[in-house]
Amino acid sequence: MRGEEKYRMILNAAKQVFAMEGFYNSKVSEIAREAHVADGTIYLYFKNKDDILISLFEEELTRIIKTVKTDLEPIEDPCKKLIKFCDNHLTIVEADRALAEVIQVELRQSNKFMREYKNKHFLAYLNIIAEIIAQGQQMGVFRDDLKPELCARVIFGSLDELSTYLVTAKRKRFDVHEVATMVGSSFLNGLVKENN
Amino acid sequence: MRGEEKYRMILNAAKQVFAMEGFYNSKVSEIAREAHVADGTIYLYFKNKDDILISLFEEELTRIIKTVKTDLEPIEDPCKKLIKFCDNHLTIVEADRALAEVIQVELRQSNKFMREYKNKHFLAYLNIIAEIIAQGQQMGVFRDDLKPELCARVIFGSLDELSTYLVTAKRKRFDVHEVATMVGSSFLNGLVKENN
DNA sequence: AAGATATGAATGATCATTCATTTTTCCTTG
DNA sequence: CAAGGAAAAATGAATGATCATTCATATCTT
Repeated sequence: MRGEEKYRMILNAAKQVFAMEGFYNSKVSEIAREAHVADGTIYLYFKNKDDILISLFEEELTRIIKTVKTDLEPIEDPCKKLIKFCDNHLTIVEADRALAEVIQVELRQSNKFMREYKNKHFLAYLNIIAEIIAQGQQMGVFRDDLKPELCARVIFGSLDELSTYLVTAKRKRFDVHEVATMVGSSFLNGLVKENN
Repeated sequence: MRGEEKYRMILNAAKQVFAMEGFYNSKVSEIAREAHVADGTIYLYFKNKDDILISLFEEELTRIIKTVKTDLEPIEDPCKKLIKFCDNHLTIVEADRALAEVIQVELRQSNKFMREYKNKHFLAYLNIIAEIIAQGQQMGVFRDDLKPELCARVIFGSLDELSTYLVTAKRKRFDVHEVATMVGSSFLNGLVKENN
């Protein structure tokens, strides 16, 4: 097995374990077991336990941001763009619940060490929303009195909370696209100029 | 000093320490120091470290929910009610940042032990929003096609994320009432029937 | 066979929790 | 009202459990 491959296996195992137990309740030895690797091996690929979490963030968020940007690129209409963004977010969550769990919990953790890493990517993600809003304003489609920066927070917060719910809800199986459209258009009716 | 008083002092110290360090990085001895109390004393008032966090939740959330309900009670108009709710939420956060920090981080923690406790109160809080929506629908003011349950999540998520932002933002000092009105009315324009 | 990888038992650091001892409270009674 | 003493409350040093991390040894690879 190549080194790169083993690196991924460990990160993947870590994702599952972190999602299940939370970072502080996860044992390195459990990640090792899950990855079919000896405890010591992990330290050939990562500096320490913190580094595993940081690397997980780096990898996953870089990937997500790249994908989302590519997906949104060709869409002109800011309304459609926003709905697509919502759809994307919820789809990602739906597809990889462990990732969603890790991001949600750890995004809030306030350690100095995480702050630095989470912020860089998190702000990049928020910025995608803010740019959609700003673009819509320039095109005269969105109200001018709303701060794109604040809107981005509001929208991200909604999606994030909704994710927790959709992921947790045992009973009903929601149709992600349906919910995304609903939420997106619900925002839009608050955002679009009334005189349009 | 009476027992009840010491209990509060410890909880208060814990709130500060948890907010600063996060639950898992907080040391019981540090809470003790902050509370001007010996390590062992804490165990006369709490079963263990987990119990401190749980008690903190119980106390604070019970208080908040009671206050919010009382505040909202006399307001008839669902629109005004919703704006008032937003205002309340952000005001609480503004007034007690340590509490906000603790709730935000720990609300996401996925330990079995917290799940149980957080859910009871958290759902009660969400329910306040859902009831405002449902009431508005009954009164024919809000669109009927939106699930109050989902709306509650969306609105809570927004406020929660906004809180993080307002609390963290070093630079600008936001006027809470202004932001609350903005966010609330921004929701409303997406909620209120267009033909009104 | 030499270098690269991997192993997992042993180490040591970090706290949560306990409990033998001390201090405070407050009631009794001379 | 003061002394005494028993119960309640508080103390903090000692204990022990829990892992993250290391490293001497083993196993692969070429």
